[in-house]
Amino acid sequence: MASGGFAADRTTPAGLLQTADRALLVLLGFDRSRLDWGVTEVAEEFGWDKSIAQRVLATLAHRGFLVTDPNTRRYRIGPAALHLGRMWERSGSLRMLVDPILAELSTATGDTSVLALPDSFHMRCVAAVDGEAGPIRYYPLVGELYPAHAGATSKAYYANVPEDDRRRLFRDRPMARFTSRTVTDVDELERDFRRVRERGYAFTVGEYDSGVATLGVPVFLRGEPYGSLSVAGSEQAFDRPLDRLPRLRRAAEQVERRLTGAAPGPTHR
Amino acid sequence: MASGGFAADRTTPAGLLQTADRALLVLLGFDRSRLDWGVTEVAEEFGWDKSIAQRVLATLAHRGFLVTDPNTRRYRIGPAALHLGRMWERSGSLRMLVDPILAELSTATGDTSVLALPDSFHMRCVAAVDGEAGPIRYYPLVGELYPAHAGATSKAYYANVPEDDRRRLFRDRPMARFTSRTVTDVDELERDFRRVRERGYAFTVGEYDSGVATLGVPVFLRGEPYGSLSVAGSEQAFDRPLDRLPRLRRAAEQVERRLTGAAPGPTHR
DNA sequence: CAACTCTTTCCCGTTATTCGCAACCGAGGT
DNA sequence: ACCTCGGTTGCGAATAACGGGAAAGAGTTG
Repeated sequence: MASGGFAADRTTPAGLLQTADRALLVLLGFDRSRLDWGVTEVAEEFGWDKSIAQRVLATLAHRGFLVTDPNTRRYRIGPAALHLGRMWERSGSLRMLVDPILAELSTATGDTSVLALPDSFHMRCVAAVDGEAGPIRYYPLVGELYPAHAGATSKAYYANVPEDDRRRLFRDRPMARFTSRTVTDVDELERDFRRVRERGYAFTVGEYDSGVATLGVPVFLRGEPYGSLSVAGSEQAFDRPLDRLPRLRRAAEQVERRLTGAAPGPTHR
Repeated sequence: MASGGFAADRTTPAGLLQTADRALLVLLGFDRSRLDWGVTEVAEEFGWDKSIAQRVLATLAHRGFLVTDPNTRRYRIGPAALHLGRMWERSGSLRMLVDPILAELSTATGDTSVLALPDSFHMRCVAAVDGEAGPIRYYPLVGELYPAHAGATSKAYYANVPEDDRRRLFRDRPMARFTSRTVTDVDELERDFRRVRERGYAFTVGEYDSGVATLGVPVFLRGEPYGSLSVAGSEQAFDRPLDRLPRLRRAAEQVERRLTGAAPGPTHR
């Protein structure tokens, strides 16, 4: 099945440029299930004449968005995609897209909301909204790094990376102890990860900051773990942590939708 | 100055689609120096009518390649760029583009050539060509991880990341000792990095595998460190390591050119 | 609160670009 | 040598894009 994201509707709305739109549609057609395309394949897939497909592909290749293997004459994603990916990271668009979601989550729960992405064996906070209690710290939350082995923010993500990769990552890694509740044993940690993965959420109390409770869920992108969304507050406020889970899940799905362009519709997974 | 990469020539060659090409040109216009654009700015920059710029931007936004802040009405890179970036990583295009360069380097020097990219406090070999001595190992080189603190492959890269980031990365990190020559002291390592950065290359002997000498240079992408290119061989073969430096440098520049689309022209930096 | 400016968006006749058919090519296979 | 399959090229017809201008918002100033 083709990606149901930004490429869901293949018709170009009035007032937009059909030819440009087709090129973008082709670009989005490069998916995990289709890493390379040939001219005829594109023509058939989109119902175009071969000559159209040929010209679209050639144009994309001309600007480096695709590269063509001269032998097989098939097209793959090109280095311009690398540039775009790097630009995305520093564009600040992510915050722009998710800040409203985090804000709604924070006002609804009263907690601090955090969206975090993996970054060299840590989780980096890339967006955050303070809870009603207000910020307790004097540094901005965005940009902060959390260790991979402590706290629900990290656990919600790392629990969902393939076990082999995780084992390799955590092997021979010293686990710093931050509080008395920090888990520093590899095997115990792995058991934690299993549990988190089965349940679909992570809940930790004082593993990184004592007195702070955190509830986290993974954020997936096209089936792959991408980051985690979490809410944190004082230990006392989280006496019934699972009450927050539905809201948190819904917010995570909204984030996923914003990033994949999936049409806002009935919830599914 | 505009990016002199894939967007160097703003005219569309015959046989290609002008409208699609314009959209791609706009996408490439989102640069480190220009994170967001308005309709009028695009029109002026490219010498188009405002209505054209408006339609191009709207089309790009429609497919998620751009997002628009409803308040400022300015456009930024959108989540489709995130998707493209991830696709690039798994497309295998990188190997396709650099393998010929590595092959030429290996036949010229007789060494094993390796292109490596940083990956969670390691360097990951993403492309490699064995030297004339042939492979000594029984596992594929591509995919292998090198620790950040040992060997020229890692040092050539990490020497060029900003000092603050590097210090943060290396702090509280235990340095495994692989051979008697592995540098495990943070301060000594930092001195190494300084020297490597000043000289523009790293040369190590037996820091990771004893008996193996490695010469590495950084690979930059639009002024930022991206990875490293290195040649490795037996310690005896590297009695005059600097003889290889010009070839290695030239190969690194070729890699950079393939990835940025800079026109093959006179060397500059 | 109204007038002004700046920018974006919409509209529509004209024109240049794209379409799509068909022929051509080149590589592999029979 | 022939056939088949996928890719490329040429060209007239049709259509999608262009671009001038008008209208609509948003923000600012008097």
